Amino acid sequence: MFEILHKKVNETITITDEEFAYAKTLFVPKKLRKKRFLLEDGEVCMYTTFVEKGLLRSFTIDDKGNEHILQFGMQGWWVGDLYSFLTGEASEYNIEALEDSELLLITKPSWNLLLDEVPAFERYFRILIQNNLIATQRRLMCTISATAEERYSKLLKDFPDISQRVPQHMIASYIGVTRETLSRLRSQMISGN
Amino acid sequence: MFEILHKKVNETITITDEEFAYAKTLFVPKKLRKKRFLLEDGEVCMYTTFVEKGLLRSFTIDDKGNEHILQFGMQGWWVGDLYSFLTGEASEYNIEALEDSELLLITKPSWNLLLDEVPAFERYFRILIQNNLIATQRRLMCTISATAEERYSKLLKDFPDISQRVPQHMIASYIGVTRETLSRLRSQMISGN
DNA sequence: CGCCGAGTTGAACTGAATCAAGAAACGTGG
DNA sequence: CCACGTTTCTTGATTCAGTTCAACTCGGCG
Repeated sequence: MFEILHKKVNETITITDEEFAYAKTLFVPKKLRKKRFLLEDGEVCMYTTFVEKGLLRSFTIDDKGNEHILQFGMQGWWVGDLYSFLTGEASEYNIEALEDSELLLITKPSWNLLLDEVPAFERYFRILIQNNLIATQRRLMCTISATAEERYSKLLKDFPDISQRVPQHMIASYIGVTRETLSRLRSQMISGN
Repeated sequence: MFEILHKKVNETITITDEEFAYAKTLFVPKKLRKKRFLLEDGEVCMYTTFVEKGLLRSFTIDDKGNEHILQFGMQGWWVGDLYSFLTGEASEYNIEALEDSELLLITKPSWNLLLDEVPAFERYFRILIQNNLIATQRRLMCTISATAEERYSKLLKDFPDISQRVPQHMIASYIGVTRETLSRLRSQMISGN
């Protein structure tokens, strides 16, 4: 159950087996079936979550009922609403399993314990968040400056398997267009390339 | 010269005077005049930089010659291209002073030293980057889902003084519209509100 | 078998970009 | 202190990318 987390952590920092064994005691394993929710908007996000297996999405729903996807959480990634987790305020995000998933949850008290007791984990999370920030900044700049087609091409390049694993309308709400527009883009790209 | 940094660090973590005194030895103070560049695209970002005083912008220029602003760096903020700084690859960003500024630069070796020698700084940067990630995610979701007018209103709410300090066309390239569109938006908002 | 969600396609519409021109504000040098 | 060019901002006309609304197809599943 902890294989992927162990692998990911070891790729980033050096820790002893004892330290990782200690970390293991702080996580709660959880299986989540497809279409089930890890978090619904209005709730407080009580956990930050590592995806051992499966696929999730975190998204908001606007006043017109449209969904906007912040993130797909695949194997080896973390999901959760950081702001709600840290402040205890209600979340505006929903987190839903797109495939049957195996998760490792950690509560805020346990997380704080982990950071205090094992400084290497402080570094692990710093680097993790750092990489996430870089990726999010890239996506933001792309969203500001590129056309729908460019954003779609970039997504396919960054996550080649995503279009097989998730429905097209979710890809549309990730890149910030309607499903109709994405559909037209795809047919153009097939005929024109 | 280190007042603001000291204040900001103390707001986030607890460190001893010796630790901060040590940190001070690792920074290089630098004054940067208005319109001068701290980083130009194509260069490697050699420093991550704290703004003691003044105002900077980091931005890219696309193939059509349009500017896209990632960030305004004001007093108490950090600026730099994290990706280039960490990997040593050429940066795509430009960083320019919008006002005469006083900066504290730290090189990668010094930064690593700081993180290794003073674990509290590892935490400081983790929290700093965490907050930055939350803000960037918010801005991304806003860019995906909101209209130009909503994004402009949000900017004014988040940074009330920005529209006095920077030219309108830069605000336009921050929210991802042309200066003409922003100009029309502003005249609408004045007449209609 | 019938229904429902997912995807496609068409037509009309709209928010924002582009192109173009002029007005106002600014800094710099004489 | 004024004259100059430069940058910034505005306004209008036109174009275009992407939305909206609507109808239809396809595949899966109860």
